[in-house]
Amino acid sequence: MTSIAPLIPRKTPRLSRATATRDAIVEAAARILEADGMGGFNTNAIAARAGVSIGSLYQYFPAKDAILATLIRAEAEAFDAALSEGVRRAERLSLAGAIGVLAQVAVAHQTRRPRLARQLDLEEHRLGLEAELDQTNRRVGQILIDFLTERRLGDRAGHAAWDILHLSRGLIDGALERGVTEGLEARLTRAILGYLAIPPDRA
Amino acid sequence: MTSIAPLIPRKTPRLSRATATRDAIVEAAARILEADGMGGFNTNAIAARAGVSIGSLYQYFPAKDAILATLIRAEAEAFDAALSEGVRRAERLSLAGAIGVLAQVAVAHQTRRPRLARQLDLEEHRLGLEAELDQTNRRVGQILIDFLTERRLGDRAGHAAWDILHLSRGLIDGALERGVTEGLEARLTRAILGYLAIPPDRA
DNA sequence: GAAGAATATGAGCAATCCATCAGGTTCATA
DNA sequence: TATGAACCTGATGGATTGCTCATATTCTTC
Repeated sequence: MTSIAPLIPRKTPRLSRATATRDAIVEAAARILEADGMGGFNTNAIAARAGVSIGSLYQYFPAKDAILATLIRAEAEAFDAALSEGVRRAERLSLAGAIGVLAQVAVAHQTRRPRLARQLDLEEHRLGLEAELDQTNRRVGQILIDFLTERRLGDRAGHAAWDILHLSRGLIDGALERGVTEGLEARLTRAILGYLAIPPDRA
Repeated sequence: MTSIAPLIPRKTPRLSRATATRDAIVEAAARILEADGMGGFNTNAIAARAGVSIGSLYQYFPAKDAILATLIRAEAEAFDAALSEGVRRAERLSLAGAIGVLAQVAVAHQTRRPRLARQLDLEEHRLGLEAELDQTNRRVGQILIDFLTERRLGDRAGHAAWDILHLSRGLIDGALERGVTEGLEARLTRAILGYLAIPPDRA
């Protein structure tokens, strides 16, 4: 942990073989983080699980934390993309319908790898990547703020967008942890509409 | 990480000096977990930060994970206590008032050490302490279920209590992370009432 | 099929980590 | 103030960790 090395990938693969290696490393890292947390997140384990030698791992990442940073960036961008797509799909729907779609998007996204997402969230702060990711994160928030503003709910303080984002995460993660996902989207929709003080049946 | 050792404290202190040592170790562990996550959570660091030798540490805990388990148990019980106390304080209030009090309790509790709580939550699963803590956790849920039932909201599916618990955590953690705590209790109250589909001004 | 670039390997080093244990210090009690 | 129990210390062993580097393999290009 010399920690002075930049947390960016070392080289971009040119051959498809190299891309496969890189992907295997990243995927192995994700799986280990999910299963064992940061306690089991070590380079030897990652390389072994990826079916790759340690040397190869360090050919693509200058330090252990760089792998983590790659995962964090990927997660942030995936969420950004999912939310943008959701807002686009919700564009011409009624307010309740639109929020239903957004709830659906959030559930779908968060269901993929909830434990991984939570781990990454905690590590993001420790690595000091906030500054770098601020742009992406801010954009995520802005997507929702724009949505709310367009629907004439933007005056409800700037908190709303972020509050909704976070309460959604909490609700979904909790439900997944308990394995109680029936009607989850409906419950989430109700929570969001409730927060916005909108009767569920309003067009 | 031999992992066969039981995750319970090794001995109960008899002298006050010993109690101080034990407390110092636990507190140091909490601080390290908060600041550096599981990556920096090692016995040497804990002992050093506690101002105690490694030998002393292992006099009270049979393994590293036992310290973690102690923290997790303490957190679970603290939350249980806080919630019980909150429900008692809310007993004779109006519905909206009561939920306001509960929101206040949740904010107060979660504000103490949000990052630590999140870390512990993730590790609880890895250590396989769920079975042991199930009793305490179940009780926490039951407190809220009873509350909702008494207020004639219990029929709203058993999900409600847990959903509220988790969306509250998400909302509060998010707000704390962003450092935006003004009106937090009010926002949380609105979210909960909204989830329960209760107009904010209902007695 | 020769040459060089890209990629992969894994032994091994320095540092760190978990945990033990033999021996020292402080306390309560008589 | 003598005694034993409770408590503390830190050198130490053996395992693990992050990471490097000399060497080997595979690919592309001609």
